[in-house]
Amino acid sequence: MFKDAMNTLYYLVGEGRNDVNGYKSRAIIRWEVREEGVTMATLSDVAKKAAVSKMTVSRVINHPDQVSSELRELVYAAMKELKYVPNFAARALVHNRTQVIKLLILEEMDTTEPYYMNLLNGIAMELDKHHYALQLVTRNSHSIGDCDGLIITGMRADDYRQIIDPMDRPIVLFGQTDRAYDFVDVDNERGIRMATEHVISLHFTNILFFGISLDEPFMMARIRGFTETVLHHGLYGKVICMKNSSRAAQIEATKQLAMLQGAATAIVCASDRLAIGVVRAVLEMGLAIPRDVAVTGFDGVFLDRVSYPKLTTVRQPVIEMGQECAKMLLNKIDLDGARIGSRIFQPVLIVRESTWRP
Amino acid sequence: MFKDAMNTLYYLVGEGRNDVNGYKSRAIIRWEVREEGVTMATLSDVAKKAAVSKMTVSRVINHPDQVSSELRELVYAAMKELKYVPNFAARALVHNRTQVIKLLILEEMDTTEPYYMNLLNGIAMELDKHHYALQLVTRNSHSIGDCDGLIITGMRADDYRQIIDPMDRPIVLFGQTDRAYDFVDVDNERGIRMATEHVISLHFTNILFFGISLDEPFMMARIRGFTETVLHHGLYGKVICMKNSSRAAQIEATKQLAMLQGAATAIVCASDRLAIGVVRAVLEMGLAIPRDVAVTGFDGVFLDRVSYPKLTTVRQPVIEMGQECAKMLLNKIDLDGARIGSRIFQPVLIVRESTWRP
DNA sequence: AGCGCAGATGTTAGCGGTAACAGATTACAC
DNA sequence: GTGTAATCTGTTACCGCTAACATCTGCGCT
Repeated sequence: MFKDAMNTLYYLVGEGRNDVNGYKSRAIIRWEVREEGVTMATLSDVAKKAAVSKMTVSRVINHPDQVSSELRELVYAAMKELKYVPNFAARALVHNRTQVIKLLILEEMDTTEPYYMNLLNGIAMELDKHHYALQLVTRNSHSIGDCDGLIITGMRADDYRQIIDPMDRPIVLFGQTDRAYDFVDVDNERGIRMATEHVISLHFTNILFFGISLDEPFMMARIRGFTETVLHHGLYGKVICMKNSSRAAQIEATKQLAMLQGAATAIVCASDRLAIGVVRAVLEMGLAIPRDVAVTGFDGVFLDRVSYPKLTTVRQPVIEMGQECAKMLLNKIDLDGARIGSRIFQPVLIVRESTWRP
Repeated sequence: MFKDAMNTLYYLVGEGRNDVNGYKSRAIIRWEVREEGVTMATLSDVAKKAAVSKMTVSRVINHPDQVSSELRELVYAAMKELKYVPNFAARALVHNRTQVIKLLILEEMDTTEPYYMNLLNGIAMELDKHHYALQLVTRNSHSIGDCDGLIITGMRADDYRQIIDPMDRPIVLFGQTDRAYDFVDVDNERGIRMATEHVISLHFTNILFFGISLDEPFMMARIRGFTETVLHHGLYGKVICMKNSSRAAQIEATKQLAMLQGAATAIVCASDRLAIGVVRAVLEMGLAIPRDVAVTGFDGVFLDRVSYPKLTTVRQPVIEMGQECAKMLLNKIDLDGARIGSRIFQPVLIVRESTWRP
């Protein structure tokens, strides 16, 4: 292989394999001219270089066990030398695939909310590895264009009949469900149990739970985690639900703490957003964190760290969960949409200033 | 068109166009059976239905002016009836395109940073419209796989020679540059000028600027915006640069405010992150915002709103800027990589509790 | 009539890959 | 030696679409 003055590469290629194993050689050498760097190597190029058919190269990529190790090595060498990269558009065309996965977000989403950012990131990273594109769709746009599968989040009871059940594509849900769908979620009950045990271990006896007023499985699980833990310790616990906003939590916390007249209190929150509102209320009332009031959040994505004092929180491995969604879905697609079971991640309690000072 | 008991659709299709304009008719009617909903309509299907060749349908899509209005309408009707959606993989294959755009982030990115989340969102939304996929790459991975073009952000002086100049694909930079590249940015100088003018109009006379210690055009512009405005009003202004972290800002603010011994002070920050640190310092010193100290941030993406008190900030239309990046790049690709000029967005001053109380 | 011409439409080939089949070679049993 | 299955490899056709070329039509001109 050498360059001429015109910066053109000359490749030596054989039209047949050279003498191997004593079989008759069918090698007829000829020269081929190729522009440098302008075009990417194709399967054909590799085939020529390795002196095999396109099909053999294709097989080396997709079913390597069907090819003799001898030719396989030849092909690998050729691919390496030509820096071969498969063309995914062509493969998609043959398989009648779109290489598009849709992420359908059914709840109202704040795109700036880091929780979703991380989920998205996890999904996108994983899809990318397999050369799938991610398309963000909503309640209104979900039927525009074709796709190979969907990840759906934020579904409410009504959505099953109207949107999810009629889908004729593989689906993975982000968020637990009692229906016959594969899903990925965190162990919500256990997460809140950990947070509640934590504040109990700090000797708080007045314990409140601030929940989100949604009749969804994940909230039910979190409430259950709280009530069962409190009961188990023979303590008094109060559950208050509100919309997931720091302002709502601030107002509610102010009210509840006033009623408790300064008695040491722990507030276990169902989200970091709520916890931030509680922190504000506490500081505004001139109480001390964590001496007078201990606060725990849930999610552990960004908000816990920008809070001051920093929040003790139940961290969900959101990025990893996103990746798992993608993996499961691609797997499902390969398996023609068969059920493959769900995956529940274990949350981690992160202890910080809002409950504990060294 | 009607269904039979097997839920199969029968379409009536003509093998030739019916008598038009008095030309001899070549219509031979026959029946065709088609499964419902299983396969998507292709260009061929549309061609058959409209009784024209595939090429005519293709032309209606890509060069409608080359087709007589008569046939065009026929084709449109057929496409509509069959709910035709073009197959982008096939088109990409013909045009030797990958339909992939890479977003190359050269600075260290905190994946949780909402700023990037929004940028990404804007880019992804726009690319999606044109059926392009977004691939996130870094300094290490930028050369993996092929793409049709790149959006690059966070570049430093060294990067041009090593990474950017050698690229043989169309590029749009996110962030201003003095080199011969197309870019998208916000008017940094004007943004800081607005913030500075604002605190001056509130009668602050001690004014500090907290910058980020990076020798990049955007920082230079922000510093310039500050110094020129302060000078213009014949005031004293001090510029302090540090790394972009709330903790650094908190430490620096504590030091500076102690030196000023409680004199009313305004601190103009080069990012919301810095501003949040300043707010913490002020509260911890027992000073009042905005009475004793006024604080302004920059970016206006999420952080300004989770701060308490909420930050006055210079908002960049980050999502829109992301969209513009994508639009410019796709345009450039169509134009075979020609220069197309840059786009500078105007920032907006959002006044909130950190400088002004009604 | 015969010519060139322009515009509308059809035909062909091929983008890069793979499934399905066909052909070649070997191994082994009888 | 022959039949037969197992294993490997090549050939063909096609996925959906479009560029380039070929064909056809009617028109105006000499």
